[in-house]
Amino acid sequence: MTEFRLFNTLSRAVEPFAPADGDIVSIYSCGPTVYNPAHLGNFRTFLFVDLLRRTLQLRGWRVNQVMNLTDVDDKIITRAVEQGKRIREVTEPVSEIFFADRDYLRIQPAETYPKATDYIPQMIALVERLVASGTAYQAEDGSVYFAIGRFAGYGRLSRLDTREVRSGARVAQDDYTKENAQDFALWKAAKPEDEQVEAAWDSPWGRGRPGWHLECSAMAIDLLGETLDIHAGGIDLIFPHHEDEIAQSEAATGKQFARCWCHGAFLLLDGTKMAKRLGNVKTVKDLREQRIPAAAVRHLIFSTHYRKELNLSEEALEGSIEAVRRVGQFKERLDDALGGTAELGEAADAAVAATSEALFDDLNAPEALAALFTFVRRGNAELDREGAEPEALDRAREAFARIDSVLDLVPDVEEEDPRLVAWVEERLAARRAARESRDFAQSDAIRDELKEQGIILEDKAGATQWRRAR
RNA sequence: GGCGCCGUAGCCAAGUGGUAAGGCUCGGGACUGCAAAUCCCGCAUCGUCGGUUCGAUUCCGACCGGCGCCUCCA
Repeated sequence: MTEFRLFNTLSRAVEPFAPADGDIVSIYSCGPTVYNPAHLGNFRTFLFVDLLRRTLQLRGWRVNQVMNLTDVDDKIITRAVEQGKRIREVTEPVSEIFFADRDYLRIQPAETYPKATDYIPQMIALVERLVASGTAYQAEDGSVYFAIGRFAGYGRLSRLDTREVRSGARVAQDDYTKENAQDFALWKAAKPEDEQVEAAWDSPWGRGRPGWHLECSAMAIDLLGETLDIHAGGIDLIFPHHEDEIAQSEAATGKQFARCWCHGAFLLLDGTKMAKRLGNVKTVKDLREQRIPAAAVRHLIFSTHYRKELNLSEEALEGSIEAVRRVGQFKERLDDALGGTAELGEAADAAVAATSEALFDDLNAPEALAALFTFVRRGNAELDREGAEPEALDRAREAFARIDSVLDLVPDVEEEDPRLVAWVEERLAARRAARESRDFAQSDAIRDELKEQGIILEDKAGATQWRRAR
């Protein structure tokens, strides 16, 4: 079996990876803050984690993945105050959209989606451990902070020990109660608006709410144990989020928090980071309105290595739509074929070997795609020869299924308006009649008529198939 | 200011110290009544300038260009 290798942000190197217990890989991946529907930048990261978990499964391991839903934070509270709602009334509908978008993109569900607000007791317990060990303190403002100066390893993940804080007024004015400007809040003292939107809980330090970093540590430890195999997220989370998670978790448990840290690069739109505050976001809803197949989105995301920035462009997306159309057609031909050739079997074996090797080498999906398309081209050529070996055909079908179990690139058949279908069928019947009487002028006129309505015909051996042009 | 990433054909994008995978587009051909689909053929010397080397796109340095983190952030 090929060695499985992953880039570990801790070492900044590609390293051999295997789960600690030998069978199940525990993964914690940072999920969405549910105040607004996630955009494609967020989903690039979620698709990267999807690629990771599917590849781990291809390798033969089982996966136990936890993805949190952050359902209490500043932005949610602000939104709730604006709309005169309780935070639940903001977060629940947005969570539903998240799950629907996830399903549309065929992202395999994680095993657990804990909500931060369901883990308040675990978070309080974690803070108590930190206060008891002397790494956390309650400040004058009532909030509890983590003292980074009392945790030796602080900065290891982000290499913060080698950086310095930019000169100038970066430190907020209200930070005067902290020991160190970079100490981060574990537990935030409640403000009146927090109470108003039901975002405050009782604690040993008074009414308050959890800090953002705290929720991930508490839920990860509760659901997956004190040491995770993999902790994944977007590259922007390295600092401070993941750095702080490491600090509070390891200060509390005395154990390594995550064995491997994996971070995905950004999705750019028009050359700049896609971000809500910049206004240059695209959402899954936008894609669906443009009739972009989910498979094409997957293809586009996987066509760039996960650690490299990806610039979303209309042209690239069109290319992916076409690429994925070919994949779907190849799958169809495999399904319909009656036999194969020896060379088809060979192409299938080569494809499985090449895609596995690529994926097991730090999730090199672009290279896996190259191998897939080599299989598609060679496979189509062999299918053109109409071989009669059922065993070779079976091998090809299995190979395709195995590769596609990770990439999942076969586009869905679109549902069409029944009225359109009826009209097309009527025109096709007329065209068939014309062709049977060898009236090709009439036949071509009908085809042009259909083409004007965006319908493309393919005369196959048995019947004429049609599809929508883009 | 500190830390870091990227720059490969019209577009997207792998990769290697020994003369560049794959996809889209484009051109030519086969197949087809004609198309479509499919297949075949063709299409780059790897940002610039130096250096190391028998040999660099791949290593080192400088420069130019683009981007990110350092503050909420996938």
